[in-house]
Amino acid sequence: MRGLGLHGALSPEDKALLLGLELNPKRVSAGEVLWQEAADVDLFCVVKEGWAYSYRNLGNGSMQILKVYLPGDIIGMRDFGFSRRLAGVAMINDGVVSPFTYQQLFDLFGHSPALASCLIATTVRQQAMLTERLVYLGRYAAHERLAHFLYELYLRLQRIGAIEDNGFAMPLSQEQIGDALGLSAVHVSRTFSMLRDEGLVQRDRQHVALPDPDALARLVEFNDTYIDESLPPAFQAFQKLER
Amino acid sequence: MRGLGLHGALSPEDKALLLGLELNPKRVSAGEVLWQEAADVDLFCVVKEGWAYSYRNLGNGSMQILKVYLPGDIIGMRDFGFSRRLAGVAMINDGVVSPFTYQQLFDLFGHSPALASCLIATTVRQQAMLTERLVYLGRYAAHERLAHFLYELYLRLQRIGAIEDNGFAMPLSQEQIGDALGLSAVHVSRTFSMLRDEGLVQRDRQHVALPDPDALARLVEFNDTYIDESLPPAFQAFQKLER
DNA sequence: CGAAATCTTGACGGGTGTCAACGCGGGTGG
DNA sequence: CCACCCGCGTTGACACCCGTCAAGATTTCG
Repeated sequence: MRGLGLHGALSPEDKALLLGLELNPKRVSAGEVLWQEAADVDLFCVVKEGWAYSYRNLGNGSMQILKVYLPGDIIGMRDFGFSRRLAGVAMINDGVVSPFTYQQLFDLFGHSPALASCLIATTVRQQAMLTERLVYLGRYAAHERLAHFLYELYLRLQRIGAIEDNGFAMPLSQEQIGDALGLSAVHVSRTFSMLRDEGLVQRDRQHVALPDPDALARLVEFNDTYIDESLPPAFQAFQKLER
Repeated sequence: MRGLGLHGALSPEDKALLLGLELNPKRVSAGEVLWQEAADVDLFCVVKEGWAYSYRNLGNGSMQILKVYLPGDIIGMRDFGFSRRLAGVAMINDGVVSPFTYQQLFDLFGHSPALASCLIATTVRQQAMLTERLVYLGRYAAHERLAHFLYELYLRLQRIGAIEDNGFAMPLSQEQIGDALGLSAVHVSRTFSMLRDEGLVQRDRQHVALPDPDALARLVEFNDTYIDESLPPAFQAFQKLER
């Protein structure tokens, strides 16, 4: 709701439709699988508390984590328009999710083109994060991948108010971080040590701090276009028109 | 039009809206840049002839190609909802594209929720291809990346009738293939030789043939869920309802 | 026909994976 | 409360895939 709501002032009916997506909160525990690869696509989810990740189990025995979901993110749009799930989704820690159905999405499209275009914009933004990851997997070394990953988490967490003293809780294991970055767990450990020695990252068990976020941003040449929340003028004009 | 049209029978008005996107065909030549990174987002395009690719130029001097577009694909949805382009797009060979505007998309959303959801489905499908690439960049070796890349092209070209005798024209240079797969041009050459020696891929200048596509599919454990075109039952029900 | 781009092949080095051993902390059961 | 175990992180040794550089062959294009 926050992510979409910021994308422009919404009409009361639109707000009601959005809130309808969050009516059925459900407790989920760490490690719980929300759905597996190739399962039928029935539900989507809003994450209300906790972290989740989508993943693929590969034929060579390894895993690739596709995306980490934080509170406020929508899970499952990856499978919109498919009959089978393209990826599994599991909780990283305990949390709360609100499932909603295909039907609710269709209702929303039917009643509010403005919301539909916002939802596309949100989906495209998730794709942009995926693209950024792809770039780093293709063309950057381990320390840049990790630095970028941590800095992106930092920005996303900052937006939802989960940063304190430049630090945040990090429930991911180093093996999971490796699965997200295309690295082995061993090398993630080595890379953390390297970043620590350079004074860029402090880590104590499930806590990470970035003493100098700006230095980190410079190291990875962070391009924040893709994480920007504002919509272009054409969008706002369209939404006004709709109302 | 074909990609979307197959996603369910459309009403005449919907067809007219879609055709409206292809009214202004424009010749473009090999190497021509349709737009650069960070340019204003004004237009989207349908590719009618030729191949294109989206790319990012990186601070370390290298390039990452994000996606190769074939005739029938929509270019630019990556930037929908952004003010600035996240990636540049250039033509690989001579071709024809049909640009259309934000306004045309909004009109389409306003008039046809069914089309809007189909367009989301198409966007999600592009994301699925990107995801597949991400998986291969993260967790597979050079020969598997190249084999997967070629086999995916093979399937996409087959759909638009561009395969003859298991072979197709390949306008991409090995350097460009490397930029797509996160490899150096030199290693792409070595990897082609390896696949040729194993009898999986034949290549002669700008022509590639896959003597045994099924063997290639097995090698890369090709999962064709993500490239499947059919929409789930819930979708079709929605579209009937709309009409 | 000449020049630039592209492809091929070899030599070499470095980044990263794998294997292994070890330490640490937290949870579990006695 | 303690012993035990197991998951997780750390560190070292070693191998190998792939990047880089370089030279030459081939093709494409002006």
